[in-house]
Amino acid sequence: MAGTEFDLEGFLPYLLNQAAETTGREFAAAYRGRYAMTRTQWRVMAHLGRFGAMTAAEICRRAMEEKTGVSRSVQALEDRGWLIRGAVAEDRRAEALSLTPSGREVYDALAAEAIRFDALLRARLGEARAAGLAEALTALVSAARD
Amino acid sequence: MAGTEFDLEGFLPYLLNQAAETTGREFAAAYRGRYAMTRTQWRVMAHLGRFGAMTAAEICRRAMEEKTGVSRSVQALEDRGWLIRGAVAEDRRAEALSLTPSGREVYDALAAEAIRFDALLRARLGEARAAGLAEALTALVSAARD
DNA sequence: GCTTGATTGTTGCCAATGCAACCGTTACAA
DNA sequence: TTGTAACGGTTGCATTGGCAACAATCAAGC
Repeated sequence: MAGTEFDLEGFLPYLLNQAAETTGREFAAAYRGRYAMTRTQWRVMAHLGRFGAMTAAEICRRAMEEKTGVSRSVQALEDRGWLIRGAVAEDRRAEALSLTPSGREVYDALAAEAIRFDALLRARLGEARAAGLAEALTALVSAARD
Repeated sequence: MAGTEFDLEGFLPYLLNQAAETTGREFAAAYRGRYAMTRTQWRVMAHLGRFGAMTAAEICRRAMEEKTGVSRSVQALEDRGWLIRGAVAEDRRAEALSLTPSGREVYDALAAEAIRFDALLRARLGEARAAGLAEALTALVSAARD
């Protein structure tokens, strides 16, 4: 056996997964139950609602999603009338995606839900620890982007 | 619009998912590539390797996995000769799962890999921030268990 | 202009996941 | 003892997700 024993409970990827899954599941009840929406669909809506019109490739880069999932989510959201595709002047391959008015209503409701849930999580941790957590997570993500 | 605008980039579940997915993917290369193993299979092995013989239900509780996934992982690991099922004296429904010698070899290799990867992540963050992160994640998980 | 390589988005296919229903066993209470 | 609920584990089925291959478009060099 090597010098150090493996400590599963302190293994960062394991802890990250556990935390992401528990909080994710808890929040998913908000959109799965009410709107029967996929995690990827919610992410697409969140990006469009938060940052305005954007192409699918741009969502992929920002949200770190597979283009397959984004493509299918866009299709589904369009079928529901929550999203429209527009042309991009400079590039005929790309599509400018944006929310319809009813899509925006859904986004607003979910964003309000998200704000509440985030506040709950931060209350559970205490504001100082929550801020440190967010900062460390951001650092992890950007460090891995190399 | 409500008093506060929704801040996607600071939304804890979003950050948690991003961090978990990037680090998870990075580490998954270690077991997917070398041993063609599923995330759930790796978790089952990790628990058995770390904590010794255990029933499937116990793994579910500790790892927060669905019993379906654990059941299929156990089957797959048994087929590969990395795991054996034993009887539990007091309960004829349950099975005591444990690693075979060759299963332990695989576990040892992966655990060493995990130790290296964890050290890399902690180096990226700095030890103080890493410790704070682990502590906050643990708190989040146990708070959600209510 | 033409060719080559990268990029945008879609589709087919297979692996992985989750839910619900199920069987056998156990615990417990009337 | 017998009936009922809970628990451990498996299986079927539908959904989700990712990879690879593809058509269309763009960009850059010759």
